[in-house]
Amino acid sequence: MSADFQPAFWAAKRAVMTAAEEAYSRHGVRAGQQFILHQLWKEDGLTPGELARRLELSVPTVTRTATRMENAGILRREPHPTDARLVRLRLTERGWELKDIIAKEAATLSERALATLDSAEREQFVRFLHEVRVNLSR
Amino acid sequence: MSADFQPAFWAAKRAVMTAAEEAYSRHGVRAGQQFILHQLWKEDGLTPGELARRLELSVPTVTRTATRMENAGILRREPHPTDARLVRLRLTERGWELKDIIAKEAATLSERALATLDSAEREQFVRFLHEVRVNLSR
DNA sequence: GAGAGATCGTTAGCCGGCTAACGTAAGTCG
DNA sequence: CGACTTACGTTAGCCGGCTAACGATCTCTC
Repeated sequence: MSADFQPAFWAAKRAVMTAAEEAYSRHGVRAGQQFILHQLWKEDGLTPGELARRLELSVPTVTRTATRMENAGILRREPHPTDARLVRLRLTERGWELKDIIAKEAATLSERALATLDSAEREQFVRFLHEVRVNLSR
Repeated sequence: MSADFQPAFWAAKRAVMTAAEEAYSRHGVRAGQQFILHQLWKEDGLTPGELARRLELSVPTVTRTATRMENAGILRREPHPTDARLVRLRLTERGWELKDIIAKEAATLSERALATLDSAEREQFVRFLHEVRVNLSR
């Protein structure tokens, strides 16, 4: 029944959020910071605006999260060599150290969340999530 | 692939949240208030603690949301007749008026989110969401 | 070259989730 | 009866999402 969709979704949302927070915060990384980290591990020195585009987040969300990560010693802000409007976010050594640690936590978390789903169901679930996002963005 | 699970989930989360906010806020109801409303429509006069238990939310989340709903004229606080520790949250006339309106918005929103899923897929999707919640709470 | 417009990042402030700490009221037990 | 414990709701403060408004810088056009 689609009447159950919203309660089920919100309950799952809170559960995933809480579990992610618990898994990552042990290492000084908060739940919302993992996606920024993933992008910077792939390409260090991205700007807040570019990160916001890639992650489909608002720019203020990225800048404030970046400030917290800066305070936590995970990254630092550097001026752009040619364009003074831009800010480059560059990982510190600590930021790079976290790569394997967070990847492992993420894998564990996903495995725990999807423990009762077989391979085909997991693929289908991810597809459903993607379709919901696409459906709502139109 | 379960590696895609977390990004897909978070993206869907933001999409649902944004769409819900857009749908409900037109009527002066914010996204997080709908579940409290549903409970009060079923049983008016519940306490914050009882609502928190039924919705699996923390008590402070409920009390603060209730304060906002009180300020918006949706409900009011009343003292409990026999236990002075308790607070009864009772819907105002406006709170009751919203019942049909919000129900319709919720149905429209769910239909839009799940538009590309057939009946069996929707059922499966809700089941997956429920399993994720259960898996993570253990 | 100078001014208008576009782009970028930050700040302020809202909502929704949480934990910790607090005060008050009820219940329990000596 | 009095003290301790328990239960309840609120407040304060954190994180993560958002929009609106701002200042600074670049770009484009005249």
